[in-house]
Amino acid sequence: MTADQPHVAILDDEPEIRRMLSDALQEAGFRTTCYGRATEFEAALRRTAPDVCLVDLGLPDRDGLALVHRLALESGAAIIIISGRAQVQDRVTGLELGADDYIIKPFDPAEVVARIRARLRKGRSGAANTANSASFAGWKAHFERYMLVDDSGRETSFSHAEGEVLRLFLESPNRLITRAQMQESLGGAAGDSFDRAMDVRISRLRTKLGEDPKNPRLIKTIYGAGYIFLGDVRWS
Amino acid sequence: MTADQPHVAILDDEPEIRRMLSDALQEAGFRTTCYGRATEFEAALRRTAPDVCLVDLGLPDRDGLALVHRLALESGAAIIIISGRAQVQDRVTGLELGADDYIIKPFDPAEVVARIRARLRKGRSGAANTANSASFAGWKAHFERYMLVDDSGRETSFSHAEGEVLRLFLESPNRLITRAQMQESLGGAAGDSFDRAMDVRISRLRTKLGEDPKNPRLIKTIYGAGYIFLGDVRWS
DNA sequence: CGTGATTGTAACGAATTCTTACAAGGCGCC
DNA sequence: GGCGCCTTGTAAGAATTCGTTACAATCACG
Repeated sequence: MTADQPHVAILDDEPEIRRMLSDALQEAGFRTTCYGRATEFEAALRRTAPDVCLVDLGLPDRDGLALVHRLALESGAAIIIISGRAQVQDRVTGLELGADDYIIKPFDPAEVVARIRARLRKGRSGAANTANSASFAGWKAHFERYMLVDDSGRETSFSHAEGEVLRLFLESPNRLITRAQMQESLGGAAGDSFDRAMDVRISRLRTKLGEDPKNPRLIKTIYGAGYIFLGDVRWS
Repeated sequence: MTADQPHVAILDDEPEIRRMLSDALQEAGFRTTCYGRATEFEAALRRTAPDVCLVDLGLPDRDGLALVHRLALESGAAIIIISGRAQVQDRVTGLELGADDYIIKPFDPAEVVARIRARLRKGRSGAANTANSASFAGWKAHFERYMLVDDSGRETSFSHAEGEVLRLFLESPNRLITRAQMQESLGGAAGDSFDRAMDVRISRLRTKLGEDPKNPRLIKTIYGAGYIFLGDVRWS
């Protein structure tokens, strides 16, 4: 989705392991960023959206599972747990909380690479979104016609800029989308004036969707973080 | 989207293993179909398209890896290899050939279920499958919607900061949570001023939960130590 | 009780976000 | 070209969130 080289974020408190993973992944053609603490990692997430997160559960400064859970809800990245805890129960809870894979220490870097590739493969194929209409919450959006159709059949048109935002939301519903991600996806220069434009786009989209400003049901804003689009979306 | 129940195809030559997997998966809410030979399985693929294929590599009538490769190219299903071959090299080639996961025998059915769920989660567009709502004491908290719903159905919204605190409480009810733990979990800098912010967050959360300040029933404060959240919590 | 430490909450203010109004630019049409 | 209509960005003021401060209430302990 993002650049040519997929971006892998590595979160582990042991420098040697970070190093080993980073080397293996870079050799395999990935871009990597390493973090030693959860707080550092979370701060970085506000600026960039990695494609894969490798998370060691045995962090000193944070409950790893809670972090995984939050990541699963808020980030679109594939989440791979690396852990020394080998019990089946540990693996099951890790996966249930939203991890996509669970690798046990000690591990072979080659397998980590293979598992990351497997995750990305799946993501890519799904991201090839050729569909151009989507149903959600009593609406159907037709992107080729720039039209929103009501449950009752009433039509409202939307502009190109509005469509870009709407498509971004509909492609990853029920997930936090940060302003940085929006700027990256829609071609906004990171200039400080563009975020205001984004606000206006969303505001206009909201009114077209008939949102109650006091109590928006579809597009929620997360103060200081971004937006989240709620609802079941079915592309066709 | 397919049906309500995802369909899992099981390909293994040992009847007991087929049986065990099938039972566990059906109990977990999946539809299953079992095959003992690759030819049989391939014939079935022409008629139905399962969501997940569990494939044992040790098949008598066919090279398992070749089958996996074909499946990966031709079918949209998630492919999970089950194998007695535990070498890293086996796993890597299995994954490189297109498998989405690789589970080693002997395995625990619970882990198979968890891994299948993890695969399906990513495929479905937007059906948020990780636990993100919790019931307690006549309330239900929906974290993705930032909403508290009363027993009688009345809704109250809560902010992101309030949600962080509430989630922390609901994730470990009936247990002391120290202020230090809170600061660690929520991204507060350990600065000395942050603890007052925490007080205010909790105060605001209490009023939203309709707590009597004189006699809080849900969020008890333990003087000099921290807080305890009381009640039965059921995540869903 | 009295004292100091801890906690609750109202009030203020900074940062962030929403909305409205206005201007610049594009496009068709006469 | 001149005119109107639509789109889109910018600016300005209102509204919201949330941390900080200040002060009141509460607790522990003598």
